[in-house]
Amino acid sequence: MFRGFSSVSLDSKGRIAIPSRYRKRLMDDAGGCLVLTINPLDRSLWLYTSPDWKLIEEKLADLPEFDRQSRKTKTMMWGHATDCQLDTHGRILVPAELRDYARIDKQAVILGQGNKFEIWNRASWEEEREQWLNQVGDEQGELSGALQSLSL
Amino acid sequence: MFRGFSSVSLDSKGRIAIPSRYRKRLMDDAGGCLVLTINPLDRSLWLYTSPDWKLIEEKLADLPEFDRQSRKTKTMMWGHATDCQLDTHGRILVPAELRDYARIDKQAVILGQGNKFEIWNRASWEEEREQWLNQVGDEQGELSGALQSLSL
DNA sequence: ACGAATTGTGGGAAAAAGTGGGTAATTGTG
DNA sequence: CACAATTACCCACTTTTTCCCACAATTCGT
Repeated sequence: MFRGFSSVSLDSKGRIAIPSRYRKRLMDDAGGCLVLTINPLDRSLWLYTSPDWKLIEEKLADLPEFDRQSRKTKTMMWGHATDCQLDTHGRILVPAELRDYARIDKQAVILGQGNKFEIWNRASWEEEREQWLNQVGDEQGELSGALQSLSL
Repeated sequence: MFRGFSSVSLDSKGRIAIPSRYRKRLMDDAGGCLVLTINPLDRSLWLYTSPDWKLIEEKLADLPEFDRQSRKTKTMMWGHATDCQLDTHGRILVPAELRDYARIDKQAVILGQGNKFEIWNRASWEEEREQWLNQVGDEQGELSGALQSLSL
């Protein structure tokens, strides 16, 4: 399972260096074959290993055609899914389309998220984080549902 | 269960020495593999052994995707969790991001908290402590609900 | 109280990772 | 088929991380 935070930067060609601590795993599990797509829930990107993406594809295929929301999600995620390969320096090239979607320009952030990574524009992510922290802090005493159930 | 208080300092590289009385336990239970993450409720850090953190990860994985609050919590907790290893001198390296979050610079405090440790900026912690003492003291005689039930 | 062992602290140097860019190959387009 | 744009591959430089060693401080036993 992937976890953790890394601050990364894109170079002039739109390449992004995957933090080295993940690389061995990515090479072993998937030979460096990855799939990059949009996160339909936030303006960020999801990065799967190729085998893991195949599982997602299967699930997407099973979504009901008659439900508009499902159909859209499927179209979007599948339609944006892009194969990419770690280059010799452990970088991937993020297509311009996807960079635009996530509004990633220079500074970005990679978050380990279990079976995938999430890639954010750095500024958007910090904003998002502040917002969440305030929310969690506000509900004095009683934690918001999600945190409660964790029994941290 | 970990308990107790230790005053520690960070060196110029952001390393922190785990008090020696805990080290054997950490090596035996987890081979020195630890996970450091944010405490969203206070500006401090949580330090788990790797196996204990995995239990939390399982709970995180079960949170529903469709609930916005849950999703955020998942993203944030998972995204901040950082693997770290005790070095040969029983120290861990605290990533700059997490140091910033907890506003830890030079002097810090490590608190044993059962299945985890809490790491505070020393000044913040002293402040927090004062505040708490005043609060409890104010309610002369009758302790607030939660405390009452303890019969300390 | 003194010496020995353990713990805390600091920092140098080698290695690895991150970053940038030039050039060649490939692809798509007119 | 020629041209432009994009992508892949390679090399070089900078920064960060890791590993290791040395010394100071503290604790412990005698």
